[in-house]
Amino acid sequence: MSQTSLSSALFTLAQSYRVTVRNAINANELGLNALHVRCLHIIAETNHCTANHIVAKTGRDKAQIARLIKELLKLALITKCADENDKRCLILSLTEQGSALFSRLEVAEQEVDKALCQGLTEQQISEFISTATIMIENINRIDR
Amino acid sequence: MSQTSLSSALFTLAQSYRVTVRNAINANELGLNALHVRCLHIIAETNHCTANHIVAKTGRDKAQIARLIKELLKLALITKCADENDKRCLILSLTEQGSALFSRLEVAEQEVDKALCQGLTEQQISEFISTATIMIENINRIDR
DNA sequence: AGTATATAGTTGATTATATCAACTAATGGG
DNA sequence: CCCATTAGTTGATATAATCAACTATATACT
Repeated sequence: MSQTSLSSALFTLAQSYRVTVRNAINANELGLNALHVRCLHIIAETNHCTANHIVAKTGRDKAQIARLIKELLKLALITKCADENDKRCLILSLTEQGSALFSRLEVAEQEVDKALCQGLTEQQISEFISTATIMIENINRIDR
Repeated sequence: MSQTSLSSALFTLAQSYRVTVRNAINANELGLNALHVRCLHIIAETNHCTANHIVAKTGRDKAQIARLIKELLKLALITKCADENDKRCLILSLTEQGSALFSRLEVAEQEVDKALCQGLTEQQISEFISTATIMIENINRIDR
């Protein structure tokens, strides 16, 4: 890298990260991409998780999310179940298999993170994340 | 953002940034995406720039880059010219129009950057970039 | 020189991702 | 009950990414 601009750094990082995660995941699991994994994350950490929540969280098109969810359902990694109070809302949760897969994915992910963070201190990493978080907030303010 | 993991931050940032750049660019210019712009950047800053150099720099598939270059040629934003010493190498350079467009893009990009960096100090930004750069190097070491 | 190997780039075919628009069904407010 | 809103689904299409096969030039080797 001879680049120093923010945009170049971000752009390259985004691409490289995507490829790396995909490699790490594809190597282990079948047909799941980074966005699948991200969805599993969100479902795992959110109780009462809906498709809409994932859309909001990821900023993707709802059609894309709908299809992604369909795939996760077909793989029996998650279930969907209508909310008692609002039957439009379909609550997503991990199945037992889903949880099992997810823990394995987390391990794979941690390895990617570890590789990514070689030569960085804890402080650099946490500052990086908090700066990234601010940037994300800034962006969300622009777009939405 | 309730997320604090590195992977989540990166993933979200990558997506948001892509969308924002695209909006910023599409609004102004015709049919150019973030990768086109990245290529223009690389061509602009590299003397004796070849397709292969762009491939190396971006980590994309060479087919993708080849097509992208074809588009830039068709738009008369760049020219390609065989290297005297090695006729396999096609040296890419910006045309006059290409330079003109590029300067305008740079302005647009700076605006995105500015929006992105609201509430961040110079130091935070430069530390962010240098951490990102280290991560990119780490990733390149894994993948290639 | 003559053959083999490597490199730069191109192209066709295919797949993966992303997006838009139109739609159904349930909800809540008047 | 009617209307506007919201959650989710689906079809069609566009865009981006990837693989494999190919051409042409260059380099190495004997």
